[in-house]
Amino acid sequence: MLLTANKNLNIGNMSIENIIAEAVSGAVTALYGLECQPSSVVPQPTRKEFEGNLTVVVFPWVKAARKAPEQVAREIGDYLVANEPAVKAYNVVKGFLNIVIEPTYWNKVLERIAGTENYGSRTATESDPLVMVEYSSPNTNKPLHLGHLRNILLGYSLSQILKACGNRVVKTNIVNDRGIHICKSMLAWQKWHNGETPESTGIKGDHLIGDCYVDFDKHYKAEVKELMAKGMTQEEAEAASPLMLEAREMLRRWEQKDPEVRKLWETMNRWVYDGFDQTYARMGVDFDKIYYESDTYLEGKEKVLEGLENGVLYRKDDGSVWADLTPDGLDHKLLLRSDGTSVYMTQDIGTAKLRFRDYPIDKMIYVVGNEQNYHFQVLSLLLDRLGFKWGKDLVHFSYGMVELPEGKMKSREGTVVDADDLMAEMVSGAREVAEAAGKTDGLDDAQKAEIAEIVGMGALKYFLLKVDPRKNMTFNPKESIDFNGNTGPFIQYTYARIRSVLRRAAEQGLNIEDYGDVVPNEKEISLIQRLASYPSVVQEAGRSYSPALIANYIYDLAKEYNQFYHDCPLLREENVAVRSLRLQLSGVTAEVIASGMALLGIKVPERM
RNA sequence: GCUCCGGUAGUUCAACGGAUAGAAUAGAAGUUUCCUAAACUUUAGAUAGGAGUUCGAUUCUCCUCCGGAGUACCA
Repeated sequence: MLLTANKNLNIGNMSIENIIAEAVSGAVTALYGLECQPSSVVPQPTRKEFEGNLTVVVFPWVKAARKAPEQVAREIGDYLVANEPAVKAYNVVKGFLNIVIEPTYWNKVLERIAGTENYGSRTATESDPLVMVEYSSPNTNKPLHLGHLRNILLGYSLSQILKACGNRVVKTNIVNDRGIHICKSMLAWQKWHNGETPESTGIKGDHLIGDCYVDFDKHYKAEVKELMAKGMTQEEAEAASPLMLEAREMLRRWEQKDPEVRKLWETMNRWVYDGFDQTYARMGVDFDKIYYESDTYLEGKEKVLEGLENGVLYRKDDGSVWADLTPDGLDHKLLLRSDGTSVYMTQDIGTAKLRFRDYPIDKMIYVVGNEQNYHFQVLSLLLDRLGFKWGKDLVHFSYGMVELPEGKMKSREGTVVDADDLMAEMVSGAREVAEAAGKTDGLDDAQKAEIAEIVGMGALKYFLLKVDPRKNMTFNPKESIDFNGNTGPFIQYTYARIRSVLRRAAEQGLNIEDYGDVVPNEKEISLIQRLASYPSVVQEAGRSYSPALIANYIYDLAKEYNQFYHDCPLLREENVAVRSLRLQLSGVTAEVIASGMALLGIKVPERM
């Protein structure tokens, strides 16, 4: 089974939630003779405006008990106080039973968390599922943009989360390195950029190729316009454009493995990959295995022909090969053109074949935009028919588009937000803010640069990951991404501040002594309670494929800690036990922040 | 046309069917002889519209309206 749960933090063998769930279920059975599974009782954190730590909704039992909700709640509350040592008191508001946990219980919870290595995650063993996550999937004719950033960050973060949930994860990338688009760039390079290299121009390789592509489009458009002025329709003009004909010819030569074309292709692709590698490195992401469509597109054809022999697919009179998906409520789908060449779908089948050959995949996750929902619905059915055991339940991690205030980004209108530019802006912005606030005084240039890099990239990543991945989101290039409020830097700052206090505590020789008998205050309890829920948040994020859950959780944690920090002295606290509790609480909070941020692929600075 | 996704404060985002719908930002007003003010506190402001299921609906069902995407022998 994928994503086995390792539930909340245990006390003895049980989390406080489970203790309460067991006790409530026992109460319901004892009081009303009802069968009640502990798993059906889900205590939730009590809302701030009420007294208590955990709340149980009693409405489900009201009918069978034949009593008013308030009375049912009181009866269960009395039972808990009498029979469950962890329960100190309770209060009832309508059908809500608010339970107060014995305060010193929380100290044990904190101790347990502090003593848990890699708190919140589980290391995979050989018997755990092998999950392959595909993300990034760039074309080689243009540099990465904001949409890719969301894709890449989601894919990387998802991989981290799945690992933390105890899966073996293989991160993969499929590079679309062949086809007419790359020929266009190659042609434009020959015509208008001949001799230029990333070294000679100082332009990053992927950007240089992108410039070529833009030039092709510019000249091509001009040609079409000219031909239309001579009386052709747009369609005719597009077909007759000498540039387009040349590009098609180049593609033919590429497919025939013409040495000259292949050499140029390899050279230019190398430039692009060097450029992409720089971008990936700055983002802090990586891949375990990269596939290239130039290697996989022929494999797909073979697999399709195999399907034809098995009678899973059919051939039309003109020679084209199709799948009849009408039994599944979809349409007919083309898999090989009448000239025998592959389409997009065929390439994905070929890639799947190679991957399956390379790895014993239990689950395949494709991180691809929601505009391709239909494609993946079809792919799943086809892979299943063609005999891939994981085809039926492949996961299309379908994320929403990043839009500008005016709508979609359009390369033709030059509104595409370039990934490298944006990262550079974020980092320099972070540096300006730090210098303006006098935060960088006394640091050398390398330190300043390192902190700016961590903070600027943190702001960008958090901005893109805090939103529910399924939803479209808006990015306004005119307003730079914030460093205040619900942001990455806010969380990073909280971490840096804790680390700073802990450094001072160490300097002053303040150690953590026994704090078992301290009665924690409200803020401390609520922080411990939140820390205790971290593992279940990680599990839920893995189950529902949502880095946003982690982001929201860490934000709430940081906010809660900042309130605590504001109200409760640490170093100045005279009572050794109380101070120890607070130092421990701070240390654990810092660890959980760092751990959660790592799941998002975000670094945390020791000072900022 | 058909299919899918979305519509929550001015704006950007939250809310396993649970309490008085939370944050942030922008606005107004405060906190620094004190462990980092990228912080903290106070304040004002929203579920597109209509039916239904339910003790209880932003959440589930149906209808209407408004956005977005897909429906290629493009990728």
